[in-house]
Amino acid sequence: MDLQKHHKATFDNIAPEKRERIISAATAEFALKGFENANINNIAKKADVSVGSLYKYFENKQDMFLTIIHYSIATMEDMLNELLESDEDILLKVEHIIRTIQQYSKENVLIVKLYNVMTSENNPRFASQFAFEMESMTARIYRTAIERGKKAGDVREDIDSAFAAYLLDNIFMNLQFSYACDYYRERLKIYTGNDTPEKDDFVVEQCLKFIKSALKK
Amino acid sequence: MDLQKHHKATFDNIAPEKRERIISAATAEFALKGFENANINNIAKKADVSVGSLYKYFENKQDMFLTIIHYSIATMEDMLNELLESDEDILLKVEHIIRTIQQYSKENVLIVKLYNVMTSENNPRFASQFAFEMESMTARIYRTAIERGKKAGDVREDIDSAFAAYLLDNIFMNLQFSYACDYYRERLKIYTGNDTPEKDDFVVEQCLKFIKSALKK
Amino acid sequence: MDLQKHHKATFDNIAPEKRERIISAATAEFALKGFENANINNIAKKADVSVGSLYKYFENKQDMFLTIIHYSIATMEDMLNELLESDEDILLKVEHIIRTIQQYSKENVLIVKLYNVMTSENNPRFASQFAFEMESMTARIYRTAIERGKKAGDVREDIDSAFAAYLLDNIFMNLQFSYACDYYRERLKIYTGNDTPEKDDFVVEQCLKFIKSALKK
Amino acid sequence: MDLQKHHKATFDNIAPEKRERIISAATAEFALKGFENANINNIAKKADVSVGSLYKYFENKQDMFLTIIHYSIATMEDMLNELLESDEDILLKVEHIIRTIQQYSKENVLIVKLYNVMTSENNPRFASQFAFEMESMTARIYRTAIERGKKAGDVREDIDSAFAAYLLDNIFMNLQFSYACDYYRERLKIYTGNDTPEKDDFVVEQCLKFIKSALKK
DNA sequence: AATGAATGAGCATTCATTCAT
DNA sequence: TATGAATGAATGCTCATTCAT
Repeated sequence: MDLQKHHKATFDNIAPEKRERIISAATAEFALKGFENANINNIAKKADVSVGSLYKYFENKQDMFLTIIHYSIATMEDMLNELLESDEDILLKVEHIIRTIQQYSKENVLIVKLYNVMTSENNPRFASQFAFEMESMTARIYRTAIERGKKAGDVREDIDSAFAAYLLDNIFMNLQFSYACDYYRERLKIYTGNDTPEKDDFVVEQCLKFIKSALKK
Repeated sequence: MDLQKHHKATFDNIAPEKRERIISAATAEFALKGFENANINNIAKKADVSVGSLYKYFENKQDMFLTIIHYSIATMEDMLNELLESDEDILLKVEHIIRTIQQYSKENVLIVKLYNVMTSENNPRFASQFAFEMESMTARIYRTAIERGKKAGDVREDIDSAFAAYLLDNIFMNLQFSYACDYYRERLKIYTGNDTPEKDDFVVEQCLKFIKSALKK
Repeated sequence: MDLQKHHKATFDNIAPEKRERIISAATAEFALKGFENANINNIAKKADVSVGSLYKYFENKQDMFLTIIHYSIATMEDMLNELLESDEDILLKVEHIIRTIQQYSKENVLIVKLYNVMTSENNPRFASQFAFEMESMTARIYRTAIERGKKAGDVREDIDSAFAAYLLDNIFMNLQFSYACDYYRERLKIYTGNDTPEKDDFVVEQCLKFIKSALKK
Repeated sequence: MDLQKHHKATFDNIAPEKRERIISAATAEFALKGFENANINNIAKKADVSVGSLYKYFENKQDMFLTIIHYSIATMEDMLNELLESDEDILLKVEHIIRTIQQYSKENVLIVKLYNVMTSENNPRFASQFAFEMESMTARIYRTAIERGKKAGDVREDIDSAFAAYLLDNIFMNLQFSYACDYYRERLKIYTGNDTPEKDDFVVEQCLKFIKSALKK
């Protein structure tokens, strides 16, 4: 699980506050404009750092992007870690997950947008690395929870745990995008009405009914 | 449901074979590089048409993109129309949908990629238009099927039809991307193993189990 | 005084009404945008003629421009012919000229603008031809009038008739531009106040005082 | 009289020698080809500067043009300043002006051409700004001189000072163009003979006779 | 003779990356 | 280590001109 760094050693040595400024400026730029359209000079300006410095920290634009993605994934992992550790029953855990997604997506719009941008980068290299960094954790969380549910007798045994985890994540991932990304938000509204993004409890309730029934014995 | 054209009248008048060449070259370019990075001169070259001609057919790059999206959506709608009309039982319909997605995604990789690219365009205007063109049809198909299922007594009545349709589409949409887009394919493999993309029947079976159970009385 | 044609014979053979449409559309385009920025396809559209036809009538853009200039000069000559023939005393003639300029410039803004555009074309070939077509007539009119004035004892003899004619035309030419061209109009206002372009009698009176005194014995 | 800058601060900070190269290359390009037809890449090449740099100094082509005009006007103002300050009698001043025009026009052909180009830009915005920058100074100089002449008893009082200044400038402006611009030079020759542009003293003498008589009591 | 679709060279502008200070 | 001016290849779009019908 040791992932390679995409930045030069220098980036680790600068003042944390400066590093933070760079990460934050770059996250915004990449999230709002996508990889190709992001502008390095712009990032430098927003972060109040010289372009020259950025190129001291990162080999090139791509490495900068990778680094930023990496940081984003790390913050999402922080969010997930708590879920991982909690010892709840599967259905409680699902509710917990959905509510966490709702809160996190609203508070970290840029990071979710960035994640969304990343999912449509057309680059097999990027893709497998991103996917690995991003999904292996959630895959493990969901599968573990399902397997525990099976042992506890809460989840049917005739379903493939890994595949069920995948299906759950399909739902969760789109839900997350529905709170932070233009297209997905519109889509949610088209399906279920303009006010749905604000009706958190309704969303939780409906998801729970669906998933509970899908998994239960 | 009559959607505005984004191309000039001239584009309707050229030889169908030429139109096809342009659509195909542009679809590939936009699907593989995204809107910003797509290169008009490249498209012209690939389509064996002059740039000047392209600008006789389309006001500008954006209109070209919109037209291409429009065509993509139209072919997806053709695929969906048959599903719409079939009078199957909801569960048969779900199987039908999944198998159609599998086949279509493999045969029309570029169109699915383009759809994926479109979902992460960070442009509220585009977003709502795309979403409307793309999703209103599937939303209707799924909701209608669910409502019929309720009447037929096959589907539980305690679930919101529109929201259930949304959840189904979350699953289907990601499934579709999993067959055509780098990130999503990697993700499927991480969740369920490297050979899953080839195991069509397994995918159908697992999805069916999950969804059937989620919806049934 | 026989000036070469700049158009093909075909242009002489088309319906006069069509020819008129072309001249009028091209005059507007060249006058408003200058030679380089004028758009042939635009002219064709405005004149309701095909581009192909235009190229049947004119070898190229430059010849079209020359033809249009030629027509403009011809209409200005019509205006001047009457002045030429009148047998007035020099000072009456000057007043006559100024009033004619005022009226003509307001009624034929585009032609005057075109004349102005022409005077700053940086092309020695054009220049000498234009200048010859345009100025030889006025030069003759003014010089003749001055010489007659000398004979009649109204005009001092210690001044070079040709040079005096040139100085008069400096005044008249700028006056003409002041009624039709942006820069010159602003300039007139800066010198003499914002309402001067509307005070025709004032302009006539002041010009007359100046010129009368400049020429008189 | 403080006029806004049209360039970025960076342009003020570069080496004067480099700035000079850019101004000179751009002046030539705009003077010889007009605004629309001037080529930025060409200017960069001639000035031995990268295009990128030019765009660091100027927002866009138009601002570059405005800056160049501004510089041109500034050099013309330098020429005029000396006239402004001299305390000569009006008729001496007129001679002084004409001789200055003759010398300046021959030494600064490009700047005069540029001024000429500027006078036929068909853009009301440009026009009023240019006119203001360019003419308000000469207007003041001429009018002041005329008014002083009136007080000194050298100039008739029955003529409007501002309008007389305008008429003088009509003569001077065309005279200036006659030394530097194709059309105007041809015109001068047509009126007064091919050798006139070289006969400086003759021109001075004739202008003086005309103007002196026009203004005198 | 008339049409107007097609051509493709040409130009304004952007931006990742370098390097002298 | 940090800076930010400089670079120049790359790209969207225009338009004079041609030519098949």
